[in-house]
Amino acid sequence: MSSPKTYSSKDVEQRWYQHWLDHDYFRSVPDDREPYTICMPPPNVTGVLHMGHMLQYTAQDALMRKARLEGKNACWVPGTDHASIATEAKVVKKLRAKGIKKSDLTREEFLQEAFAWKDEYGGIILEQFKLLGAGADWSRTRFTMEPKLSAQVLKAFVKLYESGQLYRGKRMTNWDPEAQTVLSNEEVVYSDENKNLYHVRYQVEGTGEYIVVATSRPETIMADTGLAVHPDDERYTKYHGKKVIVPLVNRAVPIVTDDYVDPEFGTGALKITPAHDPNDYEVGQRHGLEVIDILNADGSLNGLAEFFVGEDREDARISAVKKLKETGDLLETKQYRTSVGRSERTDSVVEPRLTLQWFLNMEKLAATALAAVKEGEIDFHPAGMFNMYQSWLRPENVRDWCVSRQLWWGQQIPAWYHEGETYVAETAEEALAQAREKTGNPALQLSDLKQDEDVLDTWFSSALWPISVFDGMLGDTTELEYYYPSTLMVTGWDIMFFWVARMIMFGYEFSEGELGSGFVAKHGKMPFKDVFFTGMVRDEKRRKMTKSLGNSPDAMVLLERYGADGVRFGMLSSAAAGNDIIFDAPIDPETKKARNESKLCDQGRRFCNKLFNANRLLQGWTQVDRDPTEAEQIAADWLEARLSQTIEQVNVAFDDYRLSDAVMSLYKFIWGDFCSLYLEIVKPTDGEISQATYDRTIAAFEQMMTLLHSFMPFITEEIWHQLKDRSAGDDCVVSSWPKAKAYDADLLSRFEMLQTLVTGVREVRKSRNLPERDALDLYFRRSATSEALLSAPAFCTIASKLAYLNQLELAEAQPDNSLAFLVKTEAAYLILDETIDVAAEREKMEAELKRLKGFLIGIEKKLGNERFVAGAPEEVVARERKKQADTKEKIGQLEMMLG
RNA sequence: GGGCGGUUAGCUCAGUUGGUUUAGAGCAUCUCGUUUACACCGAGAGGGCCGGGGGUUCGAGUCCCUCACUGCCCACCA
Repeated sequence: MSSPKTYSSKDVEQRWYQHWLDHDYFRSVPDDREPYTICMPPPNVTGVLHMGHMLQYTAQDALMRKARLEGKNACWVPGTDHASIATEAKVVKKLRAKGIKKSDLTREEFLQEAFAWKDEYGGIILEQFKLLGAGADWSRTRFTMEPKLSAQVLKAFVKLYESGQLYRGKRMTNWDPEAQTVLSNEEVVYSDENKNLYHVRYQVEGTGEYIVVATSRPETIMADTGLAVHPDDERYTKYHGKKVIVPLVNRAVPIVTDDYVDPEFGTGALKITPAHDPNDYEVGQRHGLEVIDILNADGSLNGLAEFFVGEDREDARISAVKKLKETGDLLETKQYRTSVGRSERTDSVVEPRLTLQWFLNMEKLAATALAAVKEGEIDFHPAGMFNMYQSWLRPENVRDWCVSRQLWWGQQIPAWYHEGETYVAETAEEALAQAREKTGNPALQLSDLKQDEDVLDTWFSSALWPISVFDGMLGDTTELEYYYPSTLMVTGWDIMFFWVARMIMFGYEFSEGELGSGFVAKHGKMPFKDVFFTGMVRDEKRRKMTKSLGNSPDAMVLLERYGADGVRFGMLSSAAAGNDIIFDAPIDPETKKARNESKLCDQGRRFCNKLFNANRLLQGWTQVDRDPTEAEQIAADWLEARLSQTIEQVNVAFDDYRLSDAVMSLYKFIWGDFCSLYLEIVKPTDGEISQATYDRTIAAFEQMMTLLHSFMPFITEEIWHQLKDRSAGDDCVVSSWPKAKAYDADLLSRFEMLQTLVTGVREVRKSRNLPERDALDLYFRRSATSEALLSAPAFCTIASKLAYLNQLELAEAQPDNSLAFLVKTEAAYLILDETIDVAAEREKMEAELKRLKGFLIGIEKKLGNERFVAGAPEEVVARERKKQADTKEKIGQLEMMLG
């Protein structure tokens, strides 16, 4: 055989991927077949392939490929997300490197730069998905900010406004001073950090007494407009109604009493800074306190602060501490641990800030979305994820969604302002028309209106994705009627609230039709029927793999090293639905970075090699025109039975999204049963095999390729074509998912007996250091079972071949010079030349006998119990009876052996 | 503070309405093997009072209570 002994994935992968593209196999157009649709979670245009992607997109690809093999119209819609903050930050950084500030550019100029950036880098990740084998319909590739999608986003905005669910208001919001935009609550990540707690004294006006306040933010003292104590706190009762003098600024502010104050914390006295703390804002509102905002958008102090003007809040804190020390007002500094909110994108400490924003009322949307899953219109996998979903969406927890962002990269909010009036419309012209009508002034011009400067939160457009990728809001709903609702959404549970919940909200909201221009959902209003939550990919220390930790291996290097099939196997073999996967790339103790290695992926690569060599073996055989032997026939019968059994297991696993179970069933069947057992049985010594057996082998192997194709598309396609000459279009990717046939369970159990026998003989050889290939004689004690077993000559042939036996016969009693052992319930005797340590053998058998007797007592106790026999299901009782009989049989055999 | 999970072999995990030969897999470990598909392989072995305690039941890894440890979500944190 001249072909190489090892499989090389490189050219194979490239070649077949191109072949699939050339034949448009991933293309989907509506027809009369059942659709199987997944809207690909659009990766950020700033994204590069990481482990999380590999898990999620491999899972999707496996499901898509299976659906295609099952004859469904498989449609996987790809695309990218404009990722407003992330992308804008990248572009700003790039400009800065060129010495350009964002503020130097007009909005149009900036967007031009941003689109240029997107055109250059935005497609990289989709190309990487192709290397992974992802079979999406690339002709459908969409981008959340392309004109048609933006148009739909604006339409959605207008509809939500018209239905009264969108409103604009001044609220305490989360401000990212680095990106200089507001964030939604979900975009703020809290973690515990060490901070200082400063005790600062405030003089009670007109007295020499002081009230000491505990604060972590001394730099906001200049914005203090009150001091609060608990109404029942007797320490402070005498000060009720008085005022204190704020240090540094020497402003007199009222002492107020409020239940919010916890007398136990700090000194029990709280300085109130309504502009810079959400709770203080509430307290301030309740007591009519002034709001003094001393911060600029970038987090530096403004003129209202009087002190430290122009300093960043962090620097100002240091300055304030220094100054307060000088004045003697800082009494104490304590360390404590508290949670600090940071921007998910920029990691900058979030500043509470009173700003004017657009909010989406969640009341109705959340209730609908909650009911959809609760009532089973949408199924979560794993089902337990519903708990998390519910806790977020229940009315007492859900809060209105701030949808405006102070950015340029995104859909500009379609609201125009004129003389205190707001006009929301899809286009400026419509807004103008509204304004003319409202004001009764037909001379009003576009230039008289001012459009809102802000853009929409990225997730607002993402929420529309399952509808907008089919242009569902644009009038022609042909595609939508066919593909909507999509079959499945596959994504990580970490964006359940960001995205999944909101897609569900929008899905129901815009398919209701009651607003006039919503589309009519033919097959259900939900955006998808199932959600398959994948877990997080974590490192060996269970930390989430992140760029900053450097604990993630390089996905591209893994693909290079193990091949896409190997990596896919590695990702999926540990991916039960919803469970986090612990990826086994070792962390280098020196560098603390992940090595680009993985035993799981290597297992996948070795599996490829096994398949490659199994195929090589088959290719080396010469087919001859002779009748198959009985042994070949029985082996092939068994193989086909095991194949059917495996198909059943794989189908069940797929239905439950237990992809790891599916892939492992195939792995064990192909490696353990097909390669290690079946091929060894039928493998000819002279290289010649009967045509019939060959055909059956190839047919079975071919089905294995189809089954495995969803997980390992490249090597299976390669082998598919090596198995036989194929006409054009006869490709594994579009073959038929095999059907399980009824199989003979008895045959399977006879083979189990065979395997036990073979293993038993090998074990005897091992334990006595006998060469594996010296032929031995084996006898079975005559019994009904053993007689039946040996009556099939093929059985003897196979057993002899695998265990290297001279002969396999029945015996009435233990022959001389033989070693006795049990094969399931049967006594077997192996003739050995050497002398046998009778005492040691007896000891072993007696131990086993004792174990079996104990076991039997348990069974008989159960069977002797009337309540068991009466109460347990019939089959359970029958099983116990069989167990009893088998155990008795074994005990009988052992006792006979022991004499 | 409110809620949800987890705890099964050295590691990562299965164990589906309680009953499938007194617990399974993959990996790792140990022993042996230069067998012409594959040493990226083959053969064999060892390894678990199913976190502790209590209860329900004829029967519990599986249900209930309790304790311990652990992970996560939400809220709050002067």
